[in-house]
This record gives sequence, C-alpha cells and structure tokens, in this order.
Amino acid sequence: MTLPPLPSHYRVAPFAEDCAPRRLLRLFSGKWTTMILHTLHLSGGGSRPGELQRTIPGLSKKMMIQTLRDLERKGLVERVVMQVMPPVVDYRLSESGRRLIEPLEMLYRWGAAHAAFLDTLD
Amino acid sequence: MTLPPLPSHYRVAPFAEDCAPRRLLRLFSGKWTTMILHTLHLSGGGSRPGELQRTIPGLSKKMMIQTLRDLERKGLVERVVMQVMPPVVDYRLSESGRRLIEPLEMLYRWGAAHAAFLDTLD
DNA sequence: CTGCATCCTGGGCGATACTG
DNA sequence: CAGTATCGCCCAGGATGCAG
Repeated sequence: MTLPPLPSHYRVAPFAEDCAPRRLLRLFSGKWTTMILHTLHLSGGGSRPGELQRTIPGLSKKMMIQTLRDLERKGLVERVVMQVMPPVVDYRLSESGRRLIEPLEMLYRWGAAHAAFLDTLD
Repeated sequence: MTLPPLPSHYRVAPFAEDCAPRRLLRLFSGKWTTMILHTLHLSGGGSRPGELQRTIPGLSKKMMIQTLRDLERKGLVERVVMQVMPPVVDYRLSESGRRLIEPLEMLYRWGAAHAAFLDTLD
C-alpha cells in the first residue's frame, strides 16, 4: 500500500492528455461508477441487480445497467447469468476490478476521515 | 498519511447521496479541476494564467478561468492581483486547497504506478 | 496579458413505457 | 426480476470574438 513518489515526468510541464492519472480520474468521473464498484466490493461475492439498486439511493435501473455494461466492457465487472425463470443475475468484480478497489477505497477513506472539511466546501 | 478504516456506516447499505466520499469525488470529477490543483501544487508558490495554460495541454482559456473561479468560490484557490498594465495575476492554493493535495496526489501516484494496467482498460 | 460574453454541440443522465 | 427502447433535458465544455 506504500506508493512510490510521482515519476519525474509528472513533475515537468506539460504532461500528456491521456496520461495514467488522468485515465484513472476519467474512470472515476461517472456519477455512479465508483458507488457501484464500492458496493460490489463490500458485498464480497457478487450482487443481484435489484439488491444493488436498493443499496444505492437515487440510482435508476437504466443508469445501473448502463454503468454495469460499461464496466463489463472494460473487464472490471463480470456478469453471471442463471438461466431460470424468473432470471437470476449476479454481478461481481473481476480480477481487474478488484485492483481498482485500492485507490478507490483510499479516496473513500480519506473522504470519510475528512467529512467535516468536505462539508465546508459548499 | 495512514488512513483509518472506513466507518461502519459506509459499509451498511444504503448510505447518503451526499456523503463525504461522494462529495470528494464530485469535486474531482471536473475535467480540469485536478490538473489545475496538481499543477498549482507543483508550482510551489503560485502560477500565472498564461503559464498555467501552457502547462496543461488542451486547457482552453475559458475552461481555465471557469475552473479557477469555481475553486476560488470554494476557497481552494486564492487569486492575487497586481494592479499594473498589463495586468499580472497569480493563482495559488489556499490552506484548504493544500489539504486536498493529499488525496489527489495519492490518486496520481497510484495512477502513475499502475500506468500499464490503466492502459489496458480502453 | 487577463478576462468576459456568446453561441453551439455532444453526451451524460433521468423518466417512462414495454418485453421475456 | 432483469433488461431494452425512446424521448428529452440540461449542462459541461469547446470555439470565437471583444474589452481593459
């Protein structure tokens, strides 16, 4: 969990538009992306859509599916389907998805630890 | 720099829409916000607009000013004006702004350290 | 040089209704 | 229950031009 210092090319202007830090932030910039990743992480072994949606207030079915599809395309989330009636589906983090949990939880923990400060920023 | 574990109410569903972690992520979700904070941080003691814009490829004058105004409103950036002709202006991180550097640099460092991984995510 | 006012486009996001 | 299909809004963000 100990992070190396920022490489020198990130301390010299200018740095590329699609550099790694920017890509990471773009990944996290979707309104529901991190909430979903975080919730899937907490759930341990997968969540069903209905449960997932109930867990995240304000999340619409459409945005949930859309975000999940996007994460699936990127290989961060796996979709497990049980062919029964009514259908049973399970979403879980992939190996790649689990790697993203580290920076994400760092952010969440920092945010939680500095809630009072964040509340002062309108 | 050692972060406490996530409080229990973030491990219980559902948690509030405007909870601290979400606020932090919303703050970072603007396209140029973190780049500007990061660059101001690297510059040590303030940057002039022209220099700032040249440092961040793709940043338009309009978006730079708009983002800086927004950060100023939130008390994260201070604007120092020298009343001369032509005008000389200096932007620097405020005390609050400097507090945000910690989570931001964590993200940047993680991203830089995992650049190869991030490049595989389309 | 710094900064504002306009105009415009794309897409993120939400609401709703429908299918199996 | 899981998922799709439309429609439409809103606004972030880009281009351009003007002002002090």
